[in-house]
Amino acid sequence: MTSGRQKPSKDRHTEILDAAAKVITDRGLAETRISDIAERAGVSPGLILYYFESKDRLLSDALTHVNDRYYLQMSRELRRIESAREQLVRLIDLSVPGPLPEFDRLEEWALWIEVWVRALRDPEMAKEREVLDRRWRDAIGDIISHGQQTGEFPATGDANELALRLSCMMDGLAIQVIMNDSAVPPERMKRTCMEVAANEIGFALEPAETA
Amino acid sequence: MTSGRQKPSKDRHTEILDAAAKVITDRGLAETRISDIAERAGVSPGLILYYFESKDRLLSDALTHVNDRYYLQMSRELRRIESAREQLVRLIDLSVPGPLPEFDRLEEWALWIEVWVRALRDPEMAKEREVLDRRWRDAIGDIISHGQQTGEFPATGDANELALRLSCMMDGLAIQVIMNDSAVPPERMKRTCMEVAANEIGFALEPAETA
DNA sequence: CACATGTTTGAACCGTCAGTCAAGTGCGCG
DNA sequence: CGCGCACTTGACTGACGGTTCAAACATGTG
Repeated sequence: MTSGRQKPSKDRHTEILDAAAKVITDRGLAETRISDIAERAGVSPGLILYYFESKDRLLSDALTHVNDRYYLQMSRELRRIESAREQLVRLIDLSVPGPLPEFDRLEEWALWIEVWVRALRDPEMAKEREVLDRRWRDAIGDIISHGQQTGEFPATGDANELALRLSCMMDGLAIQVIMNDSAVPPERMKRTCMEVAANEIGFALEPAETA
Repeated sequence: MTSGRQKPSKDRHTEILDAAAKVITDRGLAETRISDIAERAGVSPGLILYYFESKDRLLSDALTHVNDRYYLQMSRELRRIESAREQLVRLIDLSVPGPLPEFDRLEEWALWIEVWVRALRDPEMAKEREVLDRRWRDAIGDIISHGQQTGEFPATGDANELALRLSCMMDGLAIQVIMNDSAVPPERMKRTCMEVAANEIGFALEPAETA
């Protein structure tokens, strides 16, 4: 039922999802054609519809698939860090779209906007989005409450609420950055994130930086 | 060249823009057809292309047109308020999508997301977006620095930076609200906005409310 | 009343895709 | 060796929708 057959370097299903995500990234969801995806995946157009019941379904799946992957990648990376404060700093770093090539957050954020648009009309996607977003917010919340328990962060304030504030702030800033707003370069997003986090959660920016 | 001819209740050009905005709102940018707009405006499809050189151009114009109008409406409303603190509170109130019928912010925010998607690929739209966003951020900045001068807000912190923080926070929260995220109902957005504003800018939530 | 000018119509045109299908291809198993 | 099955192809089609256009239509002018 699920075993390799011919030359499935990974799995056709996944290959197509990846190809779709790439096409969406550089053509936009609205401009993505089945033939583009086929070309990118190096297969014929017909095959796409052999693996996915419709274009719409494929596109939705592709969007959640990459977001899912990014989350796992990020969370694996964070789990290797001890200090809650360091985790938070790293999370912010990795979330700033742009210069950091380790994780390509630029791509990720652009897709995220496409998710929003689609979720406005597609209930399926709306449900998926809420799950993905909640998971993300919870991850931040966990870091915060962990830091509050170890005493790294002064234990005032609901971790949940603080997580909401931070994640929304990051969403809003990331939008400006990927829009290439001249007033909000990546460095500014990072700085502002750090300062707001410091204000709200209560941690020192750097040893010997409190301004 | 620009005068009324037959029965221009306002102006065909504007009528079509309004019709387009309505259609975009309830069908989504991607699903909007010229014939939809024509139907909504009560004219024939051909006429749409008589007033606008292409569908794409019309859609872009419609998006900026409504955003423009909302800004003017809002800023007129705020100008009638004296206290900077009251201005800020009112601005937050009016920005929360949902229950408030006076300004339909729900529609406004949904269109705003469409602007983002389009701006990712269309340089024209990208430029427009930056202008609109800057104007908005400046409006907030003006309120803040006005409040700092009158002493309503403790005069620490760059008004510009504070405005960025507040506007991004509002963007991020508004997204959650219009997505119908069960964790972020309109009231929560409002509360969180107020608390963050209070923290960052430094004003009392209510006489006798400081928690 | 004619004519010019600026609007408006609705049908025809035409390219573009999503989705279908009948025909291949190659692999494993008997 | 040859059957069968899973996979793959690429041509086809049918619908859809943006754009064009020639013909009406209204309005103001002489």
